[in-house]
Amino acid sequence: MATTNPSFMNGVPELLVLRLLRGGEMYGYEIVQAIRAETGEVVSLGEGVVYPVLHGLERSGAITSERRPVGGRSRIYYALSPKGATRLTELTELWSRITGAVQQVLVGGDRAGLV
Amino acid sequence: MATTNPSFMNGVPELLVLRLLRGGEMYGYEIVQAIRAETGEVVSLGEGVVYPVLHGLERSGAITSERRPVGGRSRIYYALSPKGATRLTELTELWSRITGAVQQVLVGGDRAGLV
DNA sequence: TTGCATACCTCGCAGTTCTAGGTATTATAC
DNA sequence: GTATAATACCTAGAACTGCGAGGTATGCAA
Repeated sequence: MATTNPSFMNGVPELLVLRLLRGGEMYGYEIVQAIRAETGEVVSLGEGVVYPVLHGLERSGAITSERRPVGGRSRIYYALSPKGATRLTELTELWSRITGAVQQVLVGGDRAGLV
Repeated sequence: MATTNPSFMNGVPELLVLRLLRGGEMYGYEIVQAIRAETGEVVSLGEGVVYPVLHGLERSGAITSERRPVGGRSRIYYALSPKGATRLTELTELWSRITGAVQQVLVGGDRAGLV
């Protein structure tokens, strides 16, 4: 349920997928590689992570899918829905708040500025 | 196991506890409140989170404990060990890398600056 | 025809966090 | 004097999520 710290800093895969789809429709395998590339290999999510996330997002109505044959091969393209855009905004905001709060503790030391 | 993305951005409770102990010894209940206070209520870890983390850190040799009676009440003070300091450095570095990488994707858009 | 890249998928393990409870003491409020 | 809150510790069990391993199938290159 996670009421006090909803999802904490989990849901990063979800956040990244949503964010990437904001730039236009993509298919799973492409997303896997895009995350690897755009983070400079720092974050490397396997297909076993991305596909379940995509299925979950579709089930919740955040994204829509469309199977399309490309070069004799079958791809499933995903696109962000309005609901997904809202979710992205929420997650981005939460991400900022949490990382900001942690950063504050990490920097620490100077009490100036508090209160 | 977590070989590719070790702990991802998990281990934030561990990170915060270690970081707080860097400023001197503290006891569990005090840490719970310090996290709440220093993050401005954004991160609020229950005792059920903090105590197990402390026990785990002690078991791994990152911190040491000393039971001490204070005002008729018994407190367990924890102090950072050299091993714990090393662990803190590692975690802090990992935290920076991960949040930086995610931030890069979130900002996205401008390819200028890449390569 | 063997291997690699593409492109999809699911299952089960492992690790963490969270809630909900439990105990005991001291200080405060009534 | 007694009830309540705050201090201070603890554990067990549920829940979530990320991850690795494995499985299928096609297209292309060696």
